[in-house]
Amino acid sequence: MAKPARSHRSVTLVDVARYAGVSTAVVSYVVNDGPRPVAPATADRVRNAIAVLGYRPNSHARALISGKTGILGLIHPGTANPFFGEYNDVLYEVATRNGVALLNANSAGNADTERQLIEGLARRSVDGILVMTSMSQSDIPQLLDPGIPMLFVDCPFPIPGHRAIGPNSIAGARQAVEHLIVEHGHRDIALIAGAAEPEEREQGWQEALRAHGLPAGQLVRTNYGLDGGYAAAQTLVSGPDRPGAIFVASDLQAYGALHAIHEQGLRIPQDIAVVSFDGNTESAHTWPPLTIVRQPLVAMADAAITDILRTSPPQHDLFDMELIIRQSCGCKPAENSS
Amino acid sequence: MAKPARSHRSVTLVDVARYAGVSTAVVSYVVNDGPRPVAPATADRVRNAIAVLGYRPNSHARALISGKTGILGLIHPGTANPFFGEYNDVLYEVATRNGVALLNANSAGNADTERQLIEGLARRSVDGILVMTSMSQSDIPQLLDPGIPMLFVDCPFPIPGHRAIGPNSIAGARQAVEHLIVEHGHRDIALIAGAAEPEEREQGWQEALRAHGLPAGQLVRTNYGLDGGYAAAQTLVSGPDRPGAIFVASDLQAYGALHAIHEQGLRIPQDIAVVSFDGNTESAHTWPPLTIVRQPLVAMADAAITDILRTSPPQHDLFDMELIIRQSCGCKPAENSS
DNA sequence: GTGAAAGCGCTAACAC
DNA sequence: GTGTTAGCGCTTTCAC
Repeated sequence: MAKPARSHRSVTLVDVARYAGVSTAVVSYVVNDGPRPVAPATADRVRNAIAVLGYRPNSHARALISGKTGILGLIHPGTANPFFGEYNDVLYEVATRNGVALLNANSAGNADTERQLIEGLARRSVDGILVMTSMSQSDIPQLLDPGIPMLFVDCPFPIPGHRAIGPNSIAGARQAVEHLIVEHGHRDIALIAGAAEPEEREQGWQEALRAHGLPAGQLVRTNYGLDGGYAAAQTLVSGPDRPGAIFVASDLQAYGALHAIHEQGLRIPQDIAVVSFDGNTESAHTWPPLTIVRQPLVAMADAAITDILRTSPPQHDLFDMELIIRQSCGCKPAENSS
Repeated sequence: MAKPARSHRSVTLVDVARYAGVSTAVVSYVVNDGPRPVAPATADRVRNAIAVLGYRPNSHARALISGKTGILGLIHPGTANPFFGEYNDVLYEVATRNGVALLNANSAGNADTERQLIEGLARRSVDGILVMTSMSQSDIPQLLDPGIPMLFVDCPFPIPGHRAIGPNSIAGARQAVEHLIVEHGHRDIALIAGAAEPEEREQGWQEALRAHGLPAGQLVRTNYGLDGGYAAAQTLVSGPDRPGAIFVASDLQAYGALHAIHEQGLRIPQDIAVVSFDGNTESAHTWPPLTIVRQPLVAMADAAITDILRTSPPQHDLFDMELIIRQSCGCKPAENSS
């Protein structure tokens, strides 16, 4: 009986082979359960040797041969934003189910950083890169090919040469605004929008208003964060003509907006109704609980992982969103839903 | 001029050497800027060859030799929880500054999963593992050594053989509760606690009450999530003797608690004050803004990354928390702070 | 069913 | 200053 591994590090295939009295090939066959058969007795000897020596295959040597890592790079704008935090969890779950791990990178929502991160991940030889992109259309030309599969997640526009997926934001936004119009009779619906250009949520909002013959509503463009929503709502609420309802472009902004509205002593939804976009878990527990249009995270994550692993052809696909009715729109608590 | 790389994949050192008319050693010296000097003219030829061929070093071959990946595994209970989402971002930032990448794994707060994840990460030959542990003391014995450095983050107790760090929760909790007692004169302060045993936040709360000669307060033990806080607050608020203040063991629970309290038509902080523990960014934008004790994320992340990279000796270190006064405790808005 | 040996792409002695 | 070459730990073809 040998001591279980030389202090630390490096029990290799050779060690196991020697200990078990077989060749390295046989050990490999046992470890990988193939590609050639091994006699049961021999296999047992090998397995025993592995256990005794505490052998663990070196994944780099393996990767060097196979050319695959089983690691996907994931670029996101920061998991402090609960939307991306949740998305990250869902992607992790799907990735794990598909046998791959995720190497995280944080672009902080900056397109330049995102570009550098793509380069950096390529240098680490990941099998592919998932990008929750912060680019706008004008950034696309500067994108250089990392030489490995790359797929854009949460992407509102097609990206030439790459697969891209995202929520159908225009339809989702429109659905949200129409709920306010049709079910609650609002006619002056403002929009707190993100800074992105072009903004699909803005377009959906406009479409809904137009389709119902309503005049253009007030629009405040701000950042996608809590503070952005807070400031925007303050402007809207303390302005000359306070809107009867606000459609907010992200949950985070909506949280800020709720804060601002409460602070003014206004009641939600009686004095002002709110509906937002994204659908974090937390949105069910704000006061009042937010009515939202939800992004189909699981379906999108599934598509993202599956498609990047099989290197699907370039194409842009949109996934339908779902209206979740809670109370901030004016509906009754009875209709509660997660 | 050759075509820039054979379609895809595999431009190797050998290709570059051949193209530049030098040996592979020289190419390596140029790429790594050492360890031997290279004549400027030669170096230029090499760099040109690299550019023309679109050569990218294979990180696995490198890792195979050096035995280092530049990748650290990170196990967390899910970034959907904004606290861990924020922590994840901070760790990423510090890791990047130290030249390492982070491979994410989600334990979902389950100690068994956590154990498997440790094994899985070790198999992927990461340089070390950071664990935002969900273990309780009783789980420690079952922990097996992955053979690579492992450091426990957000860990309330020492772990034999490993470095562990965490916030000084007892002192932090005590500070929060004492604020309620000393500044706002509360005498019946309830606790919404997490399910963990032993609970330092609970201990801090008890210590504060005792130190000021107050009777034991009501305690509701629940999960660390939004729904846990929501349900617990409902119990507390609709019970026979409603407490004058509640200390909540996590921000997430606090969000749920605020929801429940508002729903009962109670005013915060007039009817019931709330102070919570963790200190997410979002806590500044709830209604009313939460007074919290904040975990020193940056300092802890710094210690975690630095220590695991230099394989610091086993030891358990606690970091002081900071009381951030906002309005849910009863203080005036003037005192606002992020 | 098992073993010998040729690499995978790279680094770093060691010669010259 | 540059070239040769021996591996890093593993997989797999090809003999036996």
